[in-house]
Amino acid sequence: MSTQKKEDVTYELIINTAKNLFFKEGKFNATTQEIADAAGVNRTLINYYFRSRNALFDLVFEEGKKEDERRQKMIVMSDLPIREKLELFIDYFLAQAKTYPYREVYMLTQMIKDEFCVYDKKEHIKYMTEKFYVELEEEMEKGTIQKMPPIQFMLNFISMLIFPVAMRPFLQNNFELDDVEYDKILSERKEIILKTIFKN
Amino acid sequence: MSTQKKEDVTYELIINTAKNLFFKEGKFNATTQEIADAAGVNRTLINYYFRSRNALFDLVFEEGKKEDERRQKMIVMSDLPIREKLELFIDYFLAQAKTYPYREVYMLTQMIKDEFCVYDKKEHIKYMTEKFYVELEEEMEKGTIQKMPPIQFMLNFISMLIFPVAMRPFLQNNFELDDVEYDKILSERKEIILKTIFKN
DNA sequence: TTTGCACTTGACAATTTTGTCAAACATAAA
DNA sequence: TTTATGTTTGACAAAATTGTCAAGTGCAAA
Repeated sequence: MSTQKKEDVTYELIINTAKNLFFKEGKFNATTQEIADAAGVNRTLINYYFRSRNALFDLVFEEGKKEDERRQKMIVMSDLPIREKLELFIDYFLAQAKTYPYREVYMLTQMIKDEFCVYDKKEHIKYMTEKFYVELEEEMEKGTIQKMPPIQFMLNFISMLIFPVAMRPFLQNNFELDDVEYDKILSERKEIILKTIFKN
Repeated sequence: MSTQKKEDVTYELIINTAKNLFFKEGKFNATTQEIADAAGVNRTLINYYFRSRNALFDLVFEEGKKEDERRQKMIVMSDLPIREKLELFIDYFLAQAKTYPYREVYMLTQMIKDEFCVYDKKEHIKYMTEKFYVELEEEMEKGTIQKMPPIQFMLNFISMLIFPVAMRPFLQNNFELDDVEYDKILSERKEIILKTIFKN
């Protein structure tokens, strides 16, 4: 529809290239030169569009935060039963992890670097999360999942899902697994997680 | 006993300072100057003792690998029953995490940076791991833990234990928890993990 | 006390990286 | 065609970072 201005195209190109470098290849400390080269543009453009290297990094980080929120929304909004919500979330995450395996670690290292950063979530999300926790507790009452504080349940779930993806190089080394073996293992994670979390 | 040479003292001082910077404070990209300042020595000493910045980084990484092996040994060696082995491991890890919360993430980012690195484990550890997996399968047969490939069980266990510690800033933000709340949650992890992993 | 040796330092040089700026370029409107 | 606006470039300057080196220091053995 709207004719993309050349500006927008280059702007997007740079930011996407940075994202790929960070999330896909794990080059968390790429220099402006490296980013420019990867994008096939002049290095100066990074300063032109983003003011400074740091500003670009922050922008990518902000996009990451938005994606985190989107994901969170997905699990607390929607009227599906708990199990289906979780399944949907797993599928979504694993698909995304195929494209951006280092996304979570990048977000983490940025947070560590910046000493801190507060998300300050929207009120309605907080509300929905509360509601979701209540649903969880109902499920625990029914006996389909172990009784425990909802936050602990969420930690279990998130950990079992993200850790094997985010820490892949670490784990692959520790357990001495080759790429093929590890891919196979990951493909089985969904079933394993569900089996571990739901009582039957 | 043996009178520490001044050399050894300084050498250790530098390497420990680096370790603290990396593992404790998460300064994964500390410059030689920062390390020297933190150690209260002249920057040149880093080149004197370690040849180059990179060599120092590698050395810290190697120590990390050794610690990983030590930990792994702990869980596969020893004649305790499975549950006690795992409990021991949890205690050990959580204690260590108090001092070095960013250890795992540092190891990971180094692995990502260096593109790759193979552990090549000792034969006897491989053997013991096999034995441990058999023990696990026996336990599954008995019905105390869910039936699944042993490696998946280990992934579940390791994930639920390490992820909440290693990704703390990430999770604390996502779930909007303050330090006190999060500490409390971590203190309950051991029981939660055991409850999740063992059928009763 | 003097000599030798290991340890430590400040100063320098080379390199890398970032940010700025003026000029060149393209393109659409007047 | 000219003008105006926004985009891109190469060259330069400043800062940060690493590595080297020659000289200085302290201490133990001769």
